[in-house]
Amino acid sequence: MQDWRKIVGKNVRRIRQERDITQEKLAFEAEIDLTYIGGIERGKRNPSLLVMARIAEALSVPLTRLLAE
Amino acid sequence: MQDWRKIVGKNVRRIRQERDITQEKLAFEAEIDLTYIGGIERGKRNPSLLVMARIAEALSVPLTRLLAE
DNA sequence: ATGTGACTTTTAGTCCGTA
DNA sequence: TTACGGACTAAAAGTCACA
Repeated sequence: MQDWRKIVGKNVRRIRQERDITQEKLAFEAEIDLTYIGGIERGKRNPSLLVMARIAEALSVPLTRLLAE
Repeated sequence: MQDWRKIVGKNVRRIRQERDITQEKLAFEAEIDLTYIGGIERGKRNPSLLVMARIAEALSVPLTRLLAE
């Protein structure tokens, strides 16, 4: 791969689905707009450190897990 | 801690110094402005995913190492 | 419940200087 | 060699309507 946006997107989506929660629920927990979460999951966004940290927190995983290749 | 900007900053600075290179050199390798590297190392900046990936690449470490707590 | 484009506001990131 | 400020430009953050 080597496209970090896609790697992060896949990780977020996979972990979210493991948790059995919707994008909407995750968006609410992370205090991020629903459509922005979708964009990240699709690899279309280049999120900042602090946004990724909020998502990891909402998913109850270490931040590094969002970056696992 | 829990301030990710500071965690990343400390990691970048430590690894850079282990490599014995200047901020200027790192900035050149990562194609990022010199002053921005400084800001990141001081924990004042909130870098994007792709910028952190370029820094990790320039330091020859996995991206996750920049986020190690 | 999610994908997508177009959009505005905020901030990331650059470039200049001084110390 | 690094810190830091100001002024700027590019891009991220965040919102909305509609499929």
